[in-house]
Amino acid sequence: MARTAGSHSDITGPRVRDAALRLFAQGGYAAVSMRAIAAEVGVQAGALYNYTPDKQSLLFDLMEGHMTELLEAVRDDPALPPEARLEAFVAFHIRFHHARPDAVFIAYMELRNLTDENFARVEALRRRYEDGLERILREGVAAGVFRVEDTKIATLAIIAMLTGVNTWFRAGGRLSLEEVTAQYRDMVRRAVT
Amino acid sequence: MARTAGSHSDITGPRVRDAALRLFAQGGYAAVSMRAIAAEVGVQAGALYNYTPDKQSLLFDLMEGHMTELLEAVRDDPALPPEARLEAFVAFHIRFHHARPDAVFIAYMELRNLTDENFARVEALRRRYEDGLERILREGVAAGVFRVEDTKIATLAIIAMLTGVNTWFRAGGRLSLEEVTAQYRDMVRRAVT
DNA sequence: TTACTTTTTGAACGTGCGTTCAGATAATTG
DNA sequence: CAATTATCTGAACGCACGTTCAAAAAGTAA
Repeated sequence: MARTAGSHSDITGPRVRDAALRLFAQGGYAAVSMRAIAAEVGVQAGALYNYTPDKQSLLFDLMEGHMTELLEAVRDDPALPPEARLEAFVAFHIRFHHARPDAVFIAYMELRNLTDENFARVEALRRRYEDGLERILREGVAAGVFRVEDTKIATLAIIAMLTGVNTWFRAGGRLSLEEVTAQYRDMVRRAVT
Repeated sequence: MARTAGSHSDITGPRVRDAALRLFAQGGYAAVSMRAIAAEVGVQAGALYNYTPDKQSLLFDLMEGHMTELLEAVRDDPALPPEARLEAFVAFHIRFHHARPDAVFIAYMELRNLTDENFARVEALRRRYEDGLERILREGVAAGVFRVEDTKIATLAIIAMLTGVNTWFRAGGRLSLEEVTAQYRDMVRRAVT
């Protein structure tokens, strides 16, 4: 079923989102026109409206999709010692974000182009992700292995630090992603110990 | 001399930059029109062109001005021990950036809206600022008081972490800026020791 | 007050925007 | 094949954009 007559939407739909992701990351939401996205897909602008009700939804769907993927991919085993959980978080964050630079860039830069309601929804997802790290820190403090005055601040500090990797790291440079990850792991571990 | 006949430019000029700074930070360069800036100043759009050759220069001047102020304000006394120099850097960075959130926001978010040439000039200024921190780290490593595998990475990690404060800190909240600064100081010190 | 300069207005320019929609096209079904 | 449905085109809508410029206004100097 599904797959009804004349249907190309299972091909064009993802291509529209891919093009929007790439172009939004490259030029910014406000500076990218629907016609530019359509040209990237190889279609006229009107055809985009088979796949999104409007430009705003296109942006929101990309951001919500990214945050949802992030939340689904992150793992945390409360049975492990807090140090191991923290190290796993650091490695996961760097690896996951490095694999999708465009989505990460959009998720951080285009928040202000969301409507109030859409912004609130994306922010809620982001907070859930932050809470995962804060839980690790809190339980590490409770277990006496971390020394952190304020776990919320430490959470935000660590995430800002890790996300910063995306702004400068390029594969094939002086260091491999594994080496970079190892160094961030050390810095984070020491910062909270 | 100077102050010639019919001159209001010493009043309107700064107001144009102020309005542009505020509006660019609020809505993004691409989404803010010259007419919107003019309205904020209380003038017609055409009058703006007495104060800037075009919109791009307005953005560039704001960013270059911010980076120049930053480089002029930062202090580092090589005679002090590296720990003290690092702590001074942390405190300076947080205080300076907290005092001008709009300029900081623009300097990080609107880089892609600069022409290639203007981008290169702003980037050069940013690198000079980063080099100041890296010098402290390098000399601390040489003196045996810091343990950092790669000073360039540590520099970028620390700056990302510190700049992140601007995204969430609001005066009048749970913590004062001094308390926040103290905690970042501790985390940074431990991360490199 | 007159002569002069700086600053501002207000209209105009060509261009591109997001979105809509009737009609054309292409894919599937039977 | 014909009938049906999904998809796309191409033109149009009203509106806003950055920038220019002649003419008007406002400020200063003598």
